[in-house]
Amino acid sequence: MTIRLLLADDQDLIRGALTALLELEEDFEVVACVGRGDEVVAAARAHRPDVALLDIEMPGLDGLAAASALAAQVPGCRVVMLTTFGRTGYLRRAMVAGAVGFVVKDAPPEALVDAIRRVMRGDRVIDPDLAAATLAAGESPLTTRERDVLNAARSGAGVAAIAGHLCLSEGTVRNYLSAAIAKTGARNRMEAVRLADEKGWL
Amino acid sequence: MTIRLLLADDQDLIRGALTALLELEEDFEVVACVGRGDEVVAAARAHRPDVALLDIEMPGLDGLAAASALAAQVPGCRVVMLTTFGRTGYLRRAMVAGAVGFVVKDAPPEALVDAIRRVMRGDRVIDPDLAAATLAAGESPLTTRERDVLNAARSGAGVAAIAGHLCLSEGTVRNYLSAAIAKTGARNRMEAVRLADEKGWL
DNA sequence: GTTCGCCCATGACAAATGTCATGGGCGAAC
DNA sequence: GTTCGCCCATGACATTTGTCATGGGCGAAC
Repeated sequence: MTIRLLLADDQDLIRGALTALLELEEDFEVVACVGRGDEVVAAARAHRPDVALLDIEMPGLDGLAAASALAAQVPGCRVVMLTTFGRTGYLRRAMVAGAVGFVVKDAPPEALVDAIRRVMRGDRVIDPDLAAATLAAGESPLTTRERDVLNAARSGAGVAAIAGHLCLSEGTVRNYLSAAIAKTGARNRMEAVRLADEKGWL
Repeated sequence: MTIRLLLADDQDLIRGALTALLELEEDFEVVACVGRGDEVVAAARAHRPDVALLDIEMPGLDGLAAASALAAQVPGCRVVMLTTFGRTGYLRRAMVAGAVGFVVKDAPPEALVDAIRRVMRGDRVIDPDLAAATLAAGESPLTTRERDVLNAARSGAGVAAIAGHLCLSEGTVRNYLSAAIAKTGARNRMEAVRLADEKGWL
């Protein structure tokens, strides 16, 4: 009984390479390959994979959003997130989105193969180091607006630009930024963006 | 006559997957696989590859520095850079370091295979889009010190911290930052860091 | 129905940041 | 041997940023 796989990653070369790697296994078959998050559901409907391997950073639709859509609309398909760096926030959101596995690209190839077999048996598969780091990082203490403001500040925009973008008063923006700086333990707006990003709070 | 390949990438899974992909070709053989830049030269000496595929972001030693070392110490080995995103500055520095090929991970798998065959024939292989963008971006207008200051500012450090780190006066740091902001066309320190980074000027 | 947290706003203040003018030392190019 | 660009520094200035106190509206929880 072959295991049918769907592969979603924005980098063409990586897609091809992973396909080659996975098809070395006798009982694996890559039945679909997409490069955008918003193509995932359609491909899953068409090819009925047993397991979907989703990268997180993708154009069109976030890999996490794609996971949610998949879990809701194609329930027979198990979702494994396959991402470059283990941001602690990603793992939490992946679990919320309905993923049953989480593999980082740092892991050895056997770990991916093993993870696929394990989720087929109904297990959950999570990198133990990352799980520990996620618990240590805790949930985001930022409110919705604080997150919005930090996100808007990422590009380096000034208070006026952020206020315009979010339709807020400039003073309000400064208040939210101040709160975000305090909560991240940063001493700058810039450091706050960096720290919040590293913890996956954005 | 088989083509002997060396593969250097920090992500274990990607290394394995690329190996699987490349060995689908009858005449390709991956003779060495390393995960750190500072292991490249030793591996090349030991296994005498015809072509080395180097990622740029690697621990231990930069892929570009590894390319320089390789070109100097193992002259029979052609270097192809294989990197995630096409920063314009990377291409220029790769050429200076002695690379003869530059492939982005966005490219389709055939492009990599093709590139390897072409460099074996003595050709140079460069992504045409990236080459155009590199010419458009031009050389870095930043002086050494301006680059230093921008690099120190990346983490979000304040003027005082940067000054301490570089053993400069605070006023001097502000002057360099001001110059860097002007040259990047930014309106912030933060935007200046972002823009300079995107253009590969750091 | 009160309390609490989030939302939004204003005003005032200290500190950091960005700009400009100015000037000296030093090495490379002409 | 002058000129030019980079290096470093200082001081003054306007602007931006970060902090704090204060207050009103609103929904959820108790």
